[in-house]
Amino acid sequence: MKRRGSKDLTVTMRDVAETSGFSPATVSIVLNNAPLARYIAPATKKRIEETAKKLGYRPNAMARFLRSKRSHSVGVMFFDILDPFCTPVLRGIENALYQCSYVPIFADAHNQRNRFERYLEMMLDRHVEGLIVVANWLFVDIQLLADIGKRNIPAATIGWELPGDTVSSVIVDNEAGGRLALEHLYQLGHRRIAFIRGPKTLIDSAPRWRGIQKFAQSAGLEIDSALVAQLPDSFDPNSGFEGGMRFTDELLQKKKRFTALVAFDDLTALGAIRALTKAGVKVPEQCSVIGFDDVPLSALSAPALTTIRQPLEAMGALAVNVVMEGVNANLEKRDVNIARHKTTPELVIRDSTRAASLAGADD
Amino acid sequence: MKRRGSKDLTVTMRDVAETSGFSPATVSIVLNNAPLARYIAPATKKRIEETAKKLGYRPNAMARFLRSKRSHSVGVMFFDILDPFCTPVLRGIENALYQCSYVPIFADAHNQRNRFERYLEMMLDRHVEGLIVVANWLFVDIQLLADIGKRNIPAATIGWELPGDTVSSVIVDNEAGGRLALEHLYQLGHRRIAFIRGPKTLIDSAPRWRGIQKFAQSAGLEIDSALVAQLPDSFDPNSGFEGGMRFTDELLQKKKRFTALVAFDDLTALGAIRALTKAGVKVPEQCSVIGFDDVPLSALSAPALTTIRQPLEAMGALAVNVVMEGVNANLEKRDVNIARHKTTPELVIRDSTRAASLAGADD
DNA sequence: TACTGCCATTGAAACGATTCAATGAAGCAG
DNA sequence: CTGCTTCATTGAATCGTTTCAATGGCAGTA
Repeated sequence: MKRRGSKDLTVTMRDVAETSGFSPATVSIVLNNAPLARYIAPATKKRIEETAKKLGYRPNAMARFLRSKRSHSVGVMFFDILDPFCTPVLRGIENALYQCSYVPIFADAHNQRNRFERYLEMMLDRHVEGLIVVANWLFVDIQLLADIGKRNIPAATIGWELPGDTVSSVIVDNEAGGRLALEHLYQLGHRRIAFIRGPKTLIDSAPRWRGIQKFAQSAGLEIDSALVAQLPDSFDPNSGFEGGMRFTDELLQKKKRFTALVAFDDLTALGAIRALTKAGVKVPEQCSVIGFDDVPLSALSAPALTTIRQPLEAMGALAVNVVMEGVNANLEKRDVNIARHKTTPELVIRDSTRAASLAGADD
Repeated sequence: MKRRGSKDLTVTMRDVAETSGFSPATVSIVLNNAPLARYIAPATKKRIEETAKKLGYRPNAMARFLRSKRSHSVGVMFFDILDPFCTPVLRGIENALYQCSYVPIFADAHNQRNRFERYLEMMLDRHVEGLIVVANWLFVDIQLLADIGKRNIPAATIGWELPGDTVSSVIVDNEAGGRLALEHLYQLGHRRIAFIRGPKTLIDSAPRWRGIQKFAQSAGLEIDSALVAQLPDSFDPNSGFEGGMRFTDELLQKKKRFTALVAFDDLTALGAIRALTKAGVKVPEQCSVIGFDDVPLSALSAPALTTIRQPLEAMGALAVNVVMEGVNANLEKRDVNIARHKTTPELVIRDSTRAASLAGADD
């Protein structure tokens, strides 16, 4: 009364069961290689597998998910896909998930709280097994995530740390990075150095600055506060470009002298370079500029940007590992332990920095 | 024997039914505002809705999908997320899908055939209701998509057209774009113009070149074949940068004279600019360069790139509309009609082009 | 022979919704 | 009072799996 409904092309497990002569239970056990499969006769296995292949059977994911309560998907939330920081991270995430045959559900919160919440709900509704949040340029409150962690959904943030012990995190060692940046310029002989700090609300800003300060102190370098600016808070991750340009302009107009500039991130650095170039200051001949992040376009800019690299792709992959570890943990009813990874930044020397010219190097 | 199992925090529809005093059927009808809801007494509706809210009921997406055979998700396939072309398109797609409360399932094929196929399978298994393929920098055979279309899953490609009538497409009018590019340089007074054509296998290459040729012909401009190069096929969408750099180098080394250059895309243009700058040729003072696409980084490069813009975000949104139209169509058992959209490119003038200097303008 | 344990397989109950035919009540015409 | 609509609600089947307790056969042991 139901079978063979003309051209209903979906092959169900029952079809496989019937044509192979076994019961759906057996078919399920064989095809999933479930624990009970130990007992199944090899001949049976073979027959079932063959008919499954012959009929072109593909399990219905939804039925499977419903029953097994596993969706084989992981939510991936970010706050602006146009942020060049995001793409390599996403690449890393995607790639790692692909290895585990998990599907990512991407959600771009546009740095809007309601969007963030709505997407969060959607993911919960879909029973994502884990959640990864790329939270680099973040101006919304993501405390909500703590609840997620409590709900026993393993979660990891990239570029942000949440207080509490429910959410793992992967961040770069910003302090070391800041230190590295300044150290590089210092070793090139620069002494009068300008700084553009990150927006106050960004979590990265403080530690990077701390690293800078610590190095300055240890090297006996004095930071001239007249050469220090701070980007304003802004939802737009590319706003650093404008900011970098503006502050550099101001410095130049105030006739401040400096032979090098440390920018909060690559976009800020590019903005600074644009301003310098426009004002006739050659980079790197007359002024060195160093960025932070090593977003892909840094290699393409003119001049190619010297910068502090975050291992973005690796960080994405790492977050996936952390989350998958969590997934497996509470699958096996083990305790999930929260991880806090801090990756090591790396100096990438390109064409925007150069030894301080004799002319420029006063002090 | 089952209810109230200590702290099983998931509220099911049955819970709502029981505490509100109605049957699951009624609850379902009310909460979904199904056709039958016309008959339900307002008081009942109210009571059900209230208890649902009070209990914090959230429908289990998987159960719903299983029964209704609608997954409320759309597959989004692309071939390299690191391609700057992709991100604005993805933004457009994401945004449009969000409006419809559909969830995107992102898949990055890395320009690999097996990955493409595997992801395709995953999406089919998950019963995506539609499929969008961002196929700009494409070196794999995607004929498989035709099958998808036949399976009654509405699909749309962006930046590529498939023969046959099963898959919709959204592409820019490349010919008009090519024409626009050359026209701009011509109007600026350039006559000796170099060209870097796109890789032979890319679908965009030919029409852009055709547009260029047609304009040249109509304007009586002669294209010097010694000034024309063609990028090699390459899986890397950023390879245009290298290519642009190399070909420009060669031209310079051969002492070819030209006052302007039309690049296949923005990355190629940036590569060309890099080579020119390195050789001491100032852009735009001594040589104008124009790109194609207007990827985000074009505005940030130094000098900011004049280019032919594709309305990338809008194209993404358009593809979503096309697909959703298809989804609705075969939901209402209407016929799905395939759409072929061609969007209009637009000249964006920035700082990399300038009127031909008297010195440079010979001919 | 009866008991035990192991093997190979299966019946049937979930999972949590949707959907449609069926039911009962009420209102109204004849 | 019967018959016919319309209204309001529901029972029960169904979607396609997974899973677990149960079954029956067979071999080995006491």
